[in-house]
Amino acid sequence: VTEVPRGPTSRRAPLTRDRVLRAAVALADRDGLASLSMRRLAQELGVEAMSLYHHVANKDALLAGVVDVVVGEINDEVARVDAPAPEDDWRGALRARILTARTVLLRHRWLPRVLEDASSFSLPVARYFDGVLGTLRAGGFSYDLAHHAMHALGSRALGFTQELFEPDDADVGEEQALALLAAAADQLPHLVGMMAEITHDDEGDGLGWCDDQTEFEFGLDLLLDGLERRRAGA
Amino acid sequence: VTEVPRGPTSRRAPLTRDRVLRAAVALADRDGLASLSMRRLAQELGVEAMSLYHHVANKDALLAGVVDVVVGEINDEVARVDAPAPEDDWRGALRARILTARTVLLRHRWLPRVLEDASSFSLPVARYFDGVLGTLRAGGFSYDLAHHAMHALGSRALGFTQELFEPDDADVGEEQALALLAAAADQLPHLVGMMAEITHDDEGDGLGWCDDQTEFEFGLDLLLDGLERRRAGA
DNA sequence: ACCTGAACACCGTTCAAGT
DNA sequence: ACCTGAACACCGTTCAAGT
Repeated sequence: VTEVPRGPTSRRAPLTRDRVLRAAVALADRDGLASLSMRRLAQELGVEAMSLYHHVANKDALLAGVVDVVVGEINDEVARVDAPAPEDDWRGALRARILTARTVLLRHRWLPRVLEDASSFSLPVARYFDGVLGTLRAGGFSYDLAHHAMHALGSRALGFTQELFEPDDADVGEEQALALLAAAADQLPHLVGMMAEITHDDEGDGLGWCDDQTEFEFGLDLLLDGLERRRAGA
Repeated sequence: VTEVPRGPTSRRAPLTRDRVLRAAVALADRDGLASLSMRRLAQELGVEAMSLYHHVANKDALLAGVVDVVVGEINDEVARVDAPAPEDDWRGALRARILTARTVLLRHRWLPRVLEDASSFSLPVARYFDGVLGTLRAGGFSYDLAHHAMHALGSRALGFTQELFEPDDADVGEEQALALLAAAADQLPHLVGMMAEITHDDEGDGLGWCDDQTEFEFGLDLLLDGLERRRAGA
């Protein structure tokens, strides 16, 4: 048998944990979380599914690794951003941290789902929260109040909120919601009233008038204001 | 061939949508959400998997139905509870609603996960939120502020928060967290400091000292206080 | 050491067939 | 009308085998 010269395709870069995780992030970004299966990921890397198990213990470990990659991205970005010194303005400092985290999460909208599942208290995640805690401490919080604050912020500390009604296709969801309101208007007087006022006000014709970023910041500021009041001992 | 007399097992109640949904809730309560597959559910009902499709369009529809069952439970309970009149005390009224919803959710801890996925804006869910909105309106909120308020509350309006670090086995998670803190203490000064103070204070030896209910109410009150301030036009 | 192929025990769902 | 059985196209993962 003669040796077949290996083409550039067969001389592929060796698989590494890092290459696996980055490919996983890219695949989820492109095709959604549902497409992130061991088999699809392997295919993406031009490899057999079982090869992945040499670099990642199992699918849970893959997801945990993926979380670390993205939270690492957040940590890098947070370190780079210039924010008020927390000693002078803890609120501004924390707000900047959180809104920075949010910009990264908006590039990986599937991450919240993954974060909830995987037992994801890893070093990168811990480092992010250590930074939040440090900001609060510099702003004069006791450990006890800072602890409550972290719970109160919850996922908001990482830049996202539980989106309760977010169907895959926003337009379809909106249509369904409007149909429901119309069909059961008598049972939903306040929702109907709200919709009536809002569609009248600004010609928005549905739920599309909710600006995620505005609502996120409204809720965040509500919490930060309340925390400052508690800190100041009101 | 002789007719075999049908035992009580074979004379089972006919399958109905309601029976399917209630069995699904019971199965998830007992064995967890991961066990809620069409095949397992059918087995639980003594029926073939395909029979379910006569009462439920597909798995998504099953999950949507399950949400409706539980939110229906919430609506019933909310209607029964006696709370302050919202005209007198909107905060007390809303607080009572939300903490009631929470008691139901604590009986079905898997529900939050389901709620996020399924395009779950159904009539029972709309009725719940209509009640929240009505409470705010009675308390003097404009539709605009009430709308912001509902976004700010998010899933908290239904009685739960995004639990970021909730591994299947809490003890294992705690152990891992402590191991991580020990291993990377130099990179996590604030978390380590907080743990040191807290374990010293009350002999709790880990993260078990977080009382979910207390933290939930702390965050809720923070938001309600902030909303009242905005309403009063501060 | 790293990768593979076949196999196992699961999924949701379609379809044609039974009563 | 309601239920079934076989089949399809997927999963994650184990294991023994290849290089």
